[in-house]
Amino acid sequence: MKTEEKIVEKKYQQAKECPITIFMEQIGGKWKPVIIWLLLSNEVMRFNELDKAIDGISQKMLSQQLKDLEKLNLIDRKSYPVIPPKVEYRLTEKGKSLKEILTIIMNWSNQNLR
Amino acid sequence: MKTEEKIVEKKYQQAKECPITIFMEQIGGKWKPVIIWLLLSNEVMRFNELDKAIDGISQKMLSQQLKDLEKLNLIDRKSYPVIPPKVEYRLTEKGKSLKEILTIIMNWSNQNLR
DNA sequence: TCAAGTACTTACTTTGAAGTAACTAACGAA
DNA sequence: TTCGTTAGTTACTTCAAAGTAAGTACTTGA
Repeated sequence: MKTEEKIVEKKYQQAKECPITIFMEQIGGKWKPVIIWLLLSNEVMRFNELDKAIDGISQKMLSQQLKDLEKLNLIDRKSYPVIPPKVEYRLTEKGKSLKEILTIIMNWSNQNLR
Repeated sequence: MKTEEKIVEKKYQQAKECPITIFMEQIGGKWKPVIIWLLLSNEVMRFNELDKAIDGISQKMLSQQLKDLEKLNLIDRKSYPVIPPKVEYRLTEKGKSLKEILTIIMNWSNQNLR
């Protein structure tokens, strides 16, 4: 009984600690890579620009994903107290460091997936 | 009216064609990277070995993921007509070519994610 | 004759990510 | 005084991925 509990606990921790799983959970969603990709080639983008640039995303989704990315310290949000509102998003250094990964994924995907 | 239809259609196609999105959809699930990772270091594994090696996966999930990976031509399934059954899984060349990507993801994740 | 071993399948339920649609605040312009 | 603009929020629904639990086939060994 006690043994079984320990095994379950251990398994849970191991699954949580796999770096690839963590990466996929945190950056591997439907929209995050696309947002990062756009910011890699555009430096600064406003909310509406991102909204227009990403086909099919809703404002709710965009706002949510941007919050997530900010929490992960991958993007930087800069808000100006003007009306109508103006908010700028750009990659942090950490965010920019994803370029290599995304590029390599893109190339592999183009060569190997339909 | 006609214009609007065309825009929708175009957006749909664009979203479908993003190579990073395609990659994430096809290889970015919860289990596939882990399976590939294991086969990168083990060359040949049997069903039960994979089952035991992967914490928390169910037989149903494992079987399903292996089928998916086989369809993508990333792994090779070899079944022997013996009893009890014996089935071997190994990476194809295409599967092995994911090593670079997974390694780079792993390193980045270790350095940048919790 | 019954359990053990292997590689699954089937049926059902749960979960969470994503989608949809409408609403909001604040101000300047017409 | 209503409209347009920007960057969101809120409430609700949908759907596919994942989880759970049990069953299956076939044969050997005790």
